[in-house]
Amino acid sequence: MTIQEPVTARPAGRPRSEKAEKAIIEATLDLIGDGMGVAELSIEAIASRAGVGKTTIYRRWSNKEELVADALATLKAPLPPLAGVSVRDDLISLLNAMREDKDRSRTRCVMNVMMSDADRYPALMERFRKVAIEPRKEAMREVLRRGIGTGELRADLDVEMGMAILSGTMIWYTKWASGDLPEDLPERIVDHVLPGLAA
Amino acid sequence: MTIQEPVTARPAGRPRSEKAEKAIIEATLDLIGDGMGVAELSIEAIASRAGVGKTTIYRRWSNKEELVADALATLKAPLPPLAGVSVRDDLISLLNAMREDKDRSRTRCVMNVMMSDADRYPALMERFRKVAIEPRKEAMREVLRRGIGTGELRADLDVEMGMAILSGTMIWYTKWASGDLPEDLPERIVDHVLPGLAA
DNA sequence: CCGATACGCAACAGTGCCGTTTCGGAATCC
DNA sequence: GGATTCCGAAACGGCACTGTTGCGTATCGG
Repeated sequence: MTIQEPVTARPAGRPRSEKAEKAIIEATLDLIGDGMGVAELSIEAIASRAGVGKTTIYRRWSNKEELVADALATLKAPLPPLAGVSVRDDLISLLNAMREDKDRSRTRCVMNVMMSDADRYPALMERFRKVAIEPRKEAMREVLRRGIGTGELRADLDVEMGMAILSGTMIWYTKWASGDLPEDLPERIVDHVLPGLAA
Repeated sequence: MTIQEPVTARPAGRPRSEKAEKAIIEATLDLIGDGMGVAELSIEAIASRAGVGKTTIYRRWSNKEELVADALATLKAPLPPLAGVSVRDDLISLLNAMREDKDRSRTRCVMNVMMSDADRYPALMERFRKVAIEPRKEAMREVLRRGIGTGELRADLDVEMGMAILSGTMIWYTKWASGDLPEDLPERIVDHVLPGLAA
């Protein structure tokens, strides 16, 4: 009796097209990136944009929410490498990563979704938070903690508060500043905030 | 020849019901407050919720955008009275006003709309910005400017930056903190930020 | 009381999306 | 070659909303 290895076990018939799968996810992210809320996303629009039959979508995902969850999950967070020399430099690097993200319409509008649809799709957002948000928050926390350790920052610093101040300020500019963000904005933010957090 | 005063000149027939008008605007705000985006708002839903015929709506507003614009415009910004004693106290008052707004679902979700629909309804948002956002921003600017004058704050302080830091931090907590915001949050924010802005 | 207008209600055809099914063709395994 | 599964395209009935229209009623000025 030969036992078929379950990993290699291929179901007979034509295999699913990887290309179609990627096209569907790309189309989903494109539409979200164009300013669509999750509620307004239509499967038909996704299928049309992906050049794919609706059938092909329903064969893989049972509903819109699961598709969006998978799509968002593919947005990995490529954190910038941190020099680790000074707290100031590292914080500027982190904020600069946020600034550059603004130009990528996908990332920007994913933030919109996070803000406005978070209440309606809690499971979705929880998943996205784990994949994309938490790593960035943790990176900043780590920088702040290290700063406390080296004495660059106040020993009694509230790390969460420091993160809220820096990220919140950057997001404020991202959402409400007119036009592009100046290149030296992260530097200016850090230089206005850091004195309050320093030892 | 008696000239009818144009102010008193009443168009013949049954006058429009103020009650209906208020009910429509209330219903609109309620729906937005329940997490609806502008795009998903349906005239039918508004009419149904207001206990009003669709006709009555279309008789007053030619489309959804104008209705929403009028509805948002009714949200006046009741700024807190500022004691004017110290910069610290005034800033805490302003942030506390934002904190209390969070509980009012309307105000909270109006913020959602501001964030996510700003790109799609620029005229709408411009109008709302003037009515609700700018007065608050101006109030905070004024407090910071006065602080510079009294020497409480650095003479070279970037007022816009100071505003971005304080408001941005508060919004960060408003959007992403779990549960209610602690009562002393404004105080803690100001105490973490102010040392960096002080002389 | 009359004319005018607004009211709430119900119905209309038009549109878009839903999730499903059917179709001819293509890819892969046995 | 035959079985099987996936492909894209098209069409289905159903539902929700659109903006418009006509109905009978309510409320005003003259």
